[in-house]
Parts: sequence; C-alpha cells; structure tokens
Amino acid sequence: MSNSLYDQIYKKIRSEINNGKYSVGEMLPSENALGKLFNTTRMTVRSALIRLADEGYIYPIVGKGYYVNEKKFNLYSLDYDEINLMNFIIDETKLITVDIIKPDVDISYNLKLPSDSRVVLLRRLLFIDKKKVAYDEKFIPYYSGMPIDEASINQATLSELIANKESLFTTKKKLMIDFIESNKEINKILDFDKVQTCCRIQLTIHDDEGEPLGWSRLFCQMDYFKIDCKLLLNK
Amino acid sequence: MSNSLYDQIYKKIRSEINNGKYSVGEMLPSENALGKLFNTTRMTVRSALIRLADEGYIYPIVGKGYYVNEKKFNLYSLDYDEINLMNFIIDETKLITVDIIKPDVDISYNLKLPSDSRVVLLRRLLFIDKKKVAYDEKFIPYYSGMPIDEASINQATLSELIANKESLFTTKKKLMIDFIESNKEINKILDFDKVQTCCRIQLTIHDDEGEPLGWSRLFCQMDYFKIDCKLLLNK
DNA sequence: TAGTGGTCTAGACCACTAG
DNA sequence: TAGTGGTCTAGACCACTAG
Repeated sequence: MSNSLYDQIYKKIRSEINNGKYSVGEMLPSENALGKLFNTTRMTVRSALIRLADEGYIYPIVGKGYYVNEKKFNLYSLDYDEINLMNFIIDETKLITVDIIKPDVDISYNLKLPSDSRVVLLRRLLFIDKKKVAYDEKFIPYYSGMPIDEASINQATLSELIANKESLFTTKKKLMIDFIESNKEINKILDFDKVQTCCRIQLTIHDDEGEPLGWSRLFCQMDYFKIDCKLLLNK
Repeated sequence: MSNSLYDQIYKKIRSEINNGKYSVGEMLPSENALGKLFNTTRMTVRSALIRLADEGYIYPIVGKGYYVNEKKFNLYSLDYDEINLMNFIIDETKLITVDIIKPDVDISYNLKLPSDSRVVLLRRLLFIDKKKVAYDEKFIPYYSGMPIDEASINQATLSELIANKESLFTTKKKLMIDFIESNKEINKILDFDKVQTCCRIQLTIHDDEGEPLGWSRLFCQMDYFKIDCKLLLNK
C-alpha cells in the first residue's frame, strides 16, 4: 500500500471512472488541469495517468487528451507449465525413446522443415498415482553436434531443451488445445481398451522472427484435464 | 516506432539481457551510472528501466538496484468472448426460457446465496450451420424490480446482464473449463442419441470484494471446441 | 494560435541497504 | 555513511490538434 501522491491521484481517478463521474469515451481534464486540481505538478499527475493507461482504464491522444476506455472483457490468463497438466500434479514421467527421425507431413509443417531434414523426437509417458494419464511427443530440429544423451534430456521441458541453443527471453510460445479420437498408437501406449476422445495440447515455440524452434503434442485422458483462467486487465 | 532516448536505452538494455551481457540474477548498473553511460539524466534512464520492469525483464529492490529476472514461461492469454465459442462462430442463438427459481446446491454454492433466495435462470441454445452445438445456462441473483423482459435479455452476455447493476470496470471474472459426461437433460436438449463427453465452460463474475454477481455454464459438443493461446510477457 | 500529451533536464528529499 | 531506487518539483521544447 503506497501512500504516495500519485497513487492517491490514481485511485481517485480510477474510482471516478468506476462510479461513472467519467463515462466511456469521455475526456479527462488535461494533465495541467489535474495538476492544479490536486495541487501538484504535471509529472506527478502523469505517473497516475500512465498507470491508468497501462491498466486499460484510459488512453491518451496527443494534442487532445485522455479518454475513458471501453473495458475489454474477454482476455483471460492461463497457466500451463509443460510439466504438470493444468490442475493435476504429475508424480512420475518416463522417457520412452529418443530418436533422430525424418519429419512426416505434420512435423514438416509445424517446424517449417524440408522432408530431408532431421528432427529429434522425444517420447514420454506421464503418470498420476501410477496410472498412465498422458503421452507426450516433442520435436526439435536436429543440428549436428546437438547433445541428445538421455541424462540431459530426461525431464526437460520443450523450453529447456531449446534454451541450449536460444536465449529464452526472445522466444514466443503458442498453445493450441483441442480434442481428437485416439488412434491405435495412442490406445496402445495409454492402455485404452477402445477408441476414446482425448485432449490434445500442442505447444509451438518460435524465435523473434517467427521461425519454429520446437513443437510438442501431448495426448491426455479427459478426466485429467481442467483449465482455470482469470480475467486479465485491458491490454 | 519511437526514436526517443529512453526507448533507445530500453532496447539497448533489453538486447543486452537477451544476448547474455547481463544474466539472470545479475544486477544492472545503477540509475545514476546508466545516466552517465548514456549521457542523460536519471529520470530518462528510469523511463527505460520502468518499462523493462513492467515487461518482466528486471525487478528493482530499493536500496540495492535492478536485477535481471527469470523468465516465467507458463502464462498464456486466452480470448473467450461469451458469445462465440473459442474458435467457432455461432450464427444463431435461441433463448429457451427465462425463469425465477430457487437455487439448488450448485447455484447456492457458486453464487453464495441461501436456499430461500431467488435467482434468474436464462437458458439458451447455440447453433452453427443450423445445428445445435451448445447449451447455455446463466444464473443471476434476483433483486426486486429487476427487469427480466425477454427483449432486454435476449442475446445479452452475462457481463452485460450484470452491467445493469454494477460498473463493469470493477468486476473480476473467472473461467473454468472441464469435461463431463452428458446427462439426460443435456442429451435431450442437444439431441445426443447417447451419453457423450462434452465440454463444460463455467464463468463466474465477482465484484471487488469477491462477492459473486453471476454464474454461467455452457455445455458444448467437443467437435466445436478448440483453444488457442499466446504466451504473455512476465507479470 | 492556444492547448494537448511526449520527452527531457537538473535538481531535491526520502526510506532503505550494506559495509 | 555512501549509494540505491521511489517520489516530487519546476521548468523546457517538441509534434500534434482544433478552432
């Protein structure tokens, strides 16, 4: 809890937006006017206004002023950590195989690689209470001299595997979640006695320029899938 | 593209963090030292540092300095707009009933209401290409004088219904997605010929103090469910 | 032409840290 | 006690807006 002047101004204006003193689309008093109103300088008022703008309450237009924003209501944050599933704690993982393979059509498409390139494939099983609940495949472009010993690879997330080569700060990630019918391979691996719908979580990691650095897909029993999200502030 | 001095400083330091000149946990030069380095004042350097801190690259400790942050890699943003499903466009919705009911256990729990209170229930069907793909229930605490005419209610989102009473800016929302076996009611409403797993999307809206203002649950055929998320910056 | 937000300067005092 | 980030002051010049 800060008691600084700009924090008080921030809270004052925020509550005035909330209780409708300033309504959506309306212009706030100028920085100078607010400075006089709160008996302070323009720069202090500005700290408050910049915070309100950061949080999406208002937006500035140069030469005009600050306007009250519409609240965007549809952006949520989702926590997905690659090791555990959404809300269940994986207590054991088992690396099945590590191979260097030629890409098939899906891999080629997702990693933007030609068919004669080579890709490292890591296959992994995830357990909860000794039960197989998910199966995971990770694909990373192979480069010569790449360390693929099991010791360094076991337990690693896709991000960590890529971190050997790239600075993590510059990478971008995309998550795609959908549902598919299990095929024979998945049925066998996860001990399904018949075809069943399962959840597929695909993760793609790109560099700054959008070049794919890695792709993974995880197939998971639906009983072990649950997503919790919280509303984000405007951005 | 800003060419301001603080923006140049921001980009310089950011790239130095990315290429490893400053590594995780390491302290940056002080604001004064950076001011001398870039031949400017402390306040200008500060603008750059505050932006880097906002974006999660660094964090300040009073009396010490700015430290390079670990990159958090597991927070994604998800767009869910209440009208359309995640990636499919609903081309028709149909309001089935609007009722004032006594809460059952689930409603009572989610809206924190006693069993003798009253709740407005809105039931709705969602169509894609003339096919029923989802069924939606919205629950809102009933207060006397509340307008529940169909004209004002049809098509409205949970947020919009609540906006009649509360300022939207102060509300918080939570999204919970999981999977359940369809029951008889859902089978009948969505024309399922047998029990099938379907996706349940629950949305709860709270006020500032965490008091529930509304709750909705949507049951959706799995073929019409897909989530796309993008990595968020550190927060 | 008067007013707006964006940037920048050159100071000041504060609570806090660590030797 | 010297140095740090947090806050605040009182100015300045700029590009831009709108009458």
